[in-house]
Amino acid sequence: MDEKGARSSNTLLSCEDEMDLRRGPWTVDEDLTLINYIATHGEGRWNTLALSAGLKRTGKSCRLRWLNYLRPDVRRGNITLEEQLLILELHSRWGNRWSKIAQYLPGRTDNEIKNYWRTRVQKHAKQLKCDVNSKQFKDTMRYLWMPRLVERIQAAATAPVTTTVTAAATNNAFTYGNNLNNNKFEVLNHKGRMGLTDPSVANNDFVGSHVTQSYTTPENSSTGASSSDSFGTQVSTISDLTEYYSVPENTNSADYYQPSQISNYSDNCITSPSGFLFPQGLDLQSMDPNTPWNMQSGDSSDNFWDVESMLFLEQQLMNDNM
DNA sequence: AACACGTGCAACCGCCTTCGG
DNA sequence: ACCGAAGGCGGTTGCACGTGT
Repeated sequence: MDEKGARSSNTLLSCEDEMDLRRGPWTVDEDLTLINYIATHGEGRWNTLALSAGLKRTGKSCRLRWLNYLRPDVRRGNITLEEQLLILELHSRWGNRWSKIAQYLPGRTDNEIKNYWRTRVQKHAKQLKCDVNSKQFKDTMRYLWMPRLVERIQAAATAPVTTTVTAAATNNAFTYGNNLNNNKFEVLNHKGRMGLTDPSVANNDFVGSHVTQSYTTPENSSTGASSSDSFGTQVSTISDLTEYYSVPENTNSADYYQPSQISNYSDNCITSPSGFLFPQGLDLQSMDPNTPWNMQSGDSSDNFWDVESMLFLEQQLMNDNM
């Protein structure tokens, strides 16, 4: 039994040990057991479910595994530009209400969004040497990074292959932030409309231009609330996870069932600062060898946190000190 | 090749809320 | 109204893997 991931713990652990409860990473067999059980009986009553299915796991563990990983509508892989924009926007509104934010990103789990926030956004707040909750950082996010994301989304819609953005686009003429004050933001592009209204006020009409994906309210979204009855009709008993996940052709199924390999953000390009911000090809690396914004790092999703952000932040701080 | 370091993310913990008897 | 169980949520941890030296 693989207990590598087991955490040292408390009295509960000894109690669980007595019951021979497993902890740590789930095995393929456990996943199959859980999937098949839910396919037959539905979800809910997690403690009972764990016992009935013969899983030596806590109900909580089963629930978490199902909701964050095994549920058929869970999306894994790159967080899209639109999703990143939504996360930034919704977090600025609601803070660390991950589950609430997740309701507006179909297929994304609160855990995934939380991880995204912590690993990406908080990391860069740290790099900018400011608190993630500080006004300066929030302003930088709102008036610099979010408009930049919008530009990227628009640019991607305009030129899906090669993106050329003029320097003028970086002048923040875009009045993104102002719309936020109206409890609504709208991103216009040439193809369609992407908007978000406060869910407490009205139904959403969120139509992303890049995909056919429709954004729905939590109330009518299958991902917003757990759907206990839909799954049973979709999946009959399976014996192999490759039946469950749609494995792309020419893909090693064993490899495919590796979340860490699927979740490759490296090709998720948010910006290309050397071209986007500094069209003359300014070499940021040579400017400051200690800069944390490594343009050659390969993870372009980090690249909209850059020297310009630093300057913007410094300006904010100066303004506040005046 | 081997090691050190950094990063991403699955899984766990503990607290709070909701539900049902 | 009360209480215990279950569910939900945000915070945290630590392992696997990638990258640099």
